[in-house]
Amino acid sequence: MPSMVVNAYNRVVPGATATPALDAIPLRTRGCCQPVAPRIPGPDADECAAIFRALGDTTRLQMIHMLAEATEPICVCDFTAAFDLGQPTISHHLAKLREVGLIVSKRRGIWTFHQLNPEMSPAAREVVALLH
Amino acid sequence: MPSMVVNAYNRVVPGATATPALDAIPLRTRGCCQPVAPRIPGPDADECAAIFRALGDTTRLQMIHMLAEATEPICVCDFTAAFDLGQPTISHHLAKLREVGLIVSKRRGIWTFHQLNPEMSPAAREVVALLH
DNA sequence: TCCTCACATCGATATATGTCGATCGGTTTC
DNA sequence: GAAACCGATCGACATATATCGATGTGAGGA
Repeated sequence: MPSMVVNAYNRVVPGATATPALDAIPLRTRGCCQPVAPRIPGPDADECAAIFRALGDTTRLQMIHMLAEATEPICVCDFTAAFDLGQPTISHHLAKLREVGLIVSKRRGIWTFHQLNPEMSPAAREVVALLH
Repeated sequence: MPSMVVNAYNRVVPGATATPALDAIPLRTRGCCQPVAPRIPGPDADECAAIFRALGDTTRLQMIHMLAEATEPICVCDFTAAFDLGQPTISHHLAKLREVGLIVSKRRGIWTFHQLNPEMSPAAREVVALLH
């Protein structure tokens, strides 16, 4: 069975018989650009990007790490003490994490405790597992 | 061996003998907030957050997915055709991905080809693997 | 030599984001 | 009921970011 040449989009190039190595990039004719490509479905990509964006802030990343390590929910005042940031800022970051479904919050008397969302999406769970 | 009560930071609470469940959060005294917590080392957290931030844009996430699926490097004009964005914008996104070490670029005649960085950091590699 | 093409860079602009101070609502304690 | 405390929300501000048009650069082709 002869190997087939595929282009950058995994499409078979008719007539080609060898698979070029990275250091021998195949010749292209000018204006060869093609709009066809494997794409993540739009909504999935947006949701995934939103999760990454939520983790793209050092403070929020630390928060998720702490929650992943903790054996109990953590309250806002704990985070306020742990990070050199004001309480409204901490609250803002927690809201961001809640919006993308990474954490859930539970009011208990005076305090609001936060924990990793037990019903987190599988994709999110895999990412968080990398931080543990 | 008696079970020990630990607080949100995994510190043992002296005198307590039971491990509270999530629905029975232990009493706290007012103003109890503690700054102690497991933290990711600063530089590591910053680097990790930078990678997540790079992936926190739908276009860049699609780019990484395409590169992970592709069997050959992809040139800028391919991305320009695939996304409804101008060429400077595509170039900007590729530069962002290059800055955090997710991709490398190689000039070949007229075209500049891009591929996933073979020397990507282990952490980055794990994240990218999730997108494949 | 001059033109064309692919890509990078620059400047500008609109939007998003992180942070703070001030304030408000709800709960516990006195 | 008043005071103290925790946390959310609002408005403001500075910075970061995504995007575009215009221009620069370097390689090939006519």
